[in-house]
Amino acid sequence: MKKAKKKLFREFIAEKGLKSTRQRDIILDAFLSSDRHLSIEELYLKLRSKHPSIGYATVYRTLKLFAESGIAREIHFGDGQTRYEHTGEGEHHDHLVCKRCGSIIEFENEAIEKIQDEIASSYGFLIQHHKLELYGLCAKCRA
Amino acid sequence: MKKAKKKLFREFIAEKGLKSTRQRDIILDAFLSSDRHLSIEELYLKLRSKHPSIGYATVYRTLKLFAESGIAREIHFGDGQTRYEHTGEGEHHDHLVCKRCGSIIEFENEAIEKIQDEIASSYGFLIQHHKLELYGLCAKCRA
DNA sequence: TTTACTGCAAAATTTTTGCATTAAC
DNA sequence: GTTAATGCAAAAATTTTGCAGTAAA
Repeated sequence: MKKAKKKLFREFIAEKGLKSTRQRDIILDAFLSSDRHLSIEELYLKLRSKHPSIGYATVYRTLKLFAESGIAREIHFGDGQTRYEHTGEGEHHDHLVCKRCGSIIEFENEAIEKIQDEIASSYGFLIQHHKLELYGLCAKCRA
Repeated sequence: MKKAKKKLFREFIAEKGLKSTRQRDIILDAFLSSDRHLSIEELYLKLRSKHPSIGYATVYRTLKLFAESGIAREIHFGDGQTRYEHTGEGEHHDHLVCKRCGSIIEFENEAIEKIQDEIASSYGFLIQHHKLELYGLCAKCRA
């Protein structure tokens, strides 16, 4: 899992003629061993204790690179922070976002994906990716 | 349609003990007679020619108020700008967003909404609203 | 009159960039 | 040696707030 991602990223780097650096390795490790849906700042803070010399800009640029390489994906939950999540291997998942406690539940549903494809083709639209988020209250917060 | 929204907003204002002002009327008119999916800045610029004295902060605060009142909804397409769209009367619509030309197609699909409800209830989750966006290339841009 | 609203400018956030230095190839 | 990456600090871009003056109730 992690290895596959690392390999993908290494290939991406090589293909683009970019360089493999200590920082990128560290950031990738931290990213892969994190919760999903990390904001740049969260990742930066997480790193800072062990690697105080890594700058915010490097984290920022590296996450962009992860997204370009396909091992991460930008998400926006509307709280004014860009987050990055791990991409699954091909599959896509969607989110239930609790407006009270902020917890995030992931789910996948083939039926929805299928309907999406139908909708898109009825408009002649080619889907590259999608985003489905359900906002409300989680079971705990309803109590 | 527009009248209904205006009425709703007037009621909201009254109920909350807020005040009805010239600026709010102007901004509401401009908002209602605009394309959907307007960013704060776009609305501000649109207003500026006719009403140069209206400040950005007023537009900003008024749009927040529209969202609170239920006649508008915040949306984030991930381009770093908060946008506001008209809320339909009860119904919700989703978006096809073209990554090349930026055009936005709206659609509604009951089947998807139904599945969403099923998913939510399987997690004990209470949906307040949702967001579904399909990103890719529109028919024109595929050519 | 009292209370909320406006407009301005300033502050806070978040994202992005320039550039000299450092490290990878 | 070249070229790209880093880290810093500064710039942009957006969102948010404080406050004195203004307007609605």
